Order: sequence, then C-alpha cells, then structure tokens
Amino acid sequence: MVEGGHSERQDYESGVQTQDGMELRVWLRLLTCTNLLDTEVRTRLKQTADTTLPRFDILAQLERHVGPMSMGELSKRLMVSNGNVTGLIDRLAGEGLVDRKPSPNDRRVQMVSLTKKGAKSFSDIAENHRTWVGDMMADLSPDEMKGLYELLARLKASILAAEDKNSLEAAE
Amino acid sequence: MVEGGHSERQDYESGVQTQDGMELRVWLRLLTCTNLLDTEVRTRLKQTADTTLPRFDILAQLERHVGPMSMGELSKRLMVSNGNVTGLIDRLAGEGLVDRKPSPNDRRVQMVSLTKKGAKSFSDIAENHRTWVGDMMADLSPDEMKGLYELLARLKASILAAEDKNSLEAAE
DNA sequence: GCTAATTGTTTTAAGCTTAAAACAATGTCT
DNA sequence: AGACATTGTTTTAAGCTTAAAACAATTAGC
Repeated sequence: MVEGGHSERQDYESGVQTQDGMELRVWLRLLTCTNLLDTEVRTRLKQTADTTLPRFDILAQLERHVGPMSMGELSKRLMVSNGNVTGLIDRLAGEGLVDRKPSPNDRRVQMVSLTKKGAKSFSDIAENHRTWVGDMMADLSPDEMKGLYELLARLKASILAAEDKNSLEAAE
Repeated sequence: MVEGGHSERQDYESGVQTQDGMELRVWLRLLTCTNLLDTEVRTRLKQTADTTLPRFDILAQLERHVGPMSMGELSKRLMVSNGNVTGLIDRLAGEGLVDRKPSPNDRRVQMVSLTKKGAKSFSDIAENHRTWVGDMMADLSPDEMKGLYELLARLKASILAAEDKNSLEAAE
C-alpha cells in the first residue's frame, strides 16, 4: 500500500536513491546477485539433499584434500572460527558423514575425514551444484563471462588495496 | 604444511581446480568480492558505531520512509522473516533508537519509527558507510564501474530467468 | 451476528556465526 | 625438571536467521 504498490520482487537495489553514487549502486547490485545465487543454492541444497551450505563446504574441503585434516586446518581453509568448525563437525559426525579421531602425533589435534557415506553424499551434491550455478549464468555469453571475471578481479584487488592502506594507517 | 605452504590470504577462490568451469570460477570470485566488502563493512560498523548490518539496514529503511512503518512492511522491504524483524526491533527499541507503538487503525499492527537518537545515529553511520564503500572501489575507473554495473545487470537477469524457468517446471 | 478465512505479529526450535574464555597438550628456556 | 609461552580445540554467551506454530485481530460470507 505504499509508493505505487508494485508487486515486483524486492531486492537490495529497490531502495536506491537518485542521489546515490555509482559505488553504492555497484555494491548493492553485487549484493543482489550474490544473494540471489546464494539463496537459490541454499534452497536447492535443502530440498534435494536436506543439507546446508556450510556442511557442503566442509565436505568439499575434505574431499579435495588427500588424507585426513585437522580441525584447525579446516577452520583456516573455510575462513571461519574454530568453534564454528567444532559445531559443524559435531553434526556431520552425528550423521555419519565424517569421521573424527585424535591424531597419534599430537594429542591436542583431531583428524577429520570423509566416511564412505560422506564421500557418496558429496559427489552427488557437487554434481547438482555445478549444474545449478551453470543454469543461473546460462544467458551470459563467453565474452561476458570473461569480462565479468576480469572486472571482479579488478574489484578484488581494489578492495584488498584499500584494506592494506587502512591497516597501515591503523598501525601508525 | 600443505601444498606449498603459502602464507597468502585464503578466500573462496583458493580452492579452484583446473577442471572447474567458468561458471564456478565467476561464482567463487563474486562470492569473494562480496565477502570482502561485507566483512569490512560489518567490522567497521562494529568498531566505529558498535552496531551491526541488520540494525543499520532497519534504520536505513525507517529513515527513507515518510512516517512510521509497520513490522510487516519492514519485513517485506528487508526481505527477511517477520520473526527476524521482531527480534531486531526488540533490541533497537531497548537501545532507544526506534519507537514501537500499536497502530490506532488496526490493533494487530505495530508502527515503528526512528527516535531522535536513532536518526542521529543513522546519519552519522550512513556518512561513514558511503566513504568505506567508495574507498574499496577507488581503483576502478568510471568505465570499469559502468562495465561492472552492466554485466551484473546481465547476470541478475540471467539468474531471475533461470529461477522462473525452474518454478515453471516445478508447477507442471 | 456467527463462522471461517485471512492477515499481522510474536514465540519457539534449530542452525549458523563470532569472540572470548577455558582447557589440554606441546614446546622452550633456564 | 620446572616455569612460561604457544598452539589446538571446545565451550560459552550473544546475536542473526529461518520455518513453523501459536495468537490476536480483522475481514468476508452466510
């Protein structure tokens, strides 16, 4: 009942104001695209495999790593806190998808690996995942994909440069 | 201790495999950029204003809206669940940043508005927010920004098309 | 007016996330 | 060996998030 009453889908870009700068617009559009993809992937993971993205990410790391992996290593690779990994592995182990056992070398560390069930589960899901992402980008030409890939590289570099600059200032 | 032992920063792209398709690469790079920006914004919100992005988003919606707004309307605009808004407004009201009172027309609805303190808080933070985002994109030329903006529009359209297609299939 | 359906909000249960504290084990230094 | 620092993991407290259930109030059909 407000401002025209469109029935169009809402997203982060809906609130853009005419005086907003280009940076804010790019940021909001980036957020919109990422959210659309992310939400879709999460929804399908839930529907087709009754699992979540963090669980899938853990299985993916374990799958591509040769031999078992420590909790700390997992935490580093996934860029999440140690406590977070503890909770996720608790649940995955409870479902029989991963195996957790103390390291023989260092009694502080827990080594985690995929069970057979976990490996099977992962490969099924990964196949679907690839298809979903492909479908969502199907309308872009190879040139557009390449252009996007490169511009995102420029953006990534710009962000990292800004962070460096900022942390140097903070260290003064 | 694994695979070269670089001390480089980890991100979603770190695990890309040579056989991975362009779609997956674009997706991971998109995720990397969004996460870098998102994390930086959240960190600075915490450090400079001791607040969070969801709280800031609520204040932003209330600020640009003329007059008070219902819980449901907020929920729609922010694209989050009703229960989520309830919890956030609980906390914001507790901090004296928003005001919540029953609608005189419909006793089911709660009307929310910014307090003076909330409006002041928002305008301080919004100014900083704009600067942060600008700084992170400072290295891209106007042409690059425009190119990125347009390619993201193409991507957004492609994703929405794929979702439509999928929901049509499901409705058969 | 009564009943049923709908709408708006809150509550609940479960999971994800982090930072910080607590623990446990290893390594270092004398 | 004993004391101290470091490292790896788990626990805890707090917040964000959703879906589903519960509730409350309004609207529509009779």
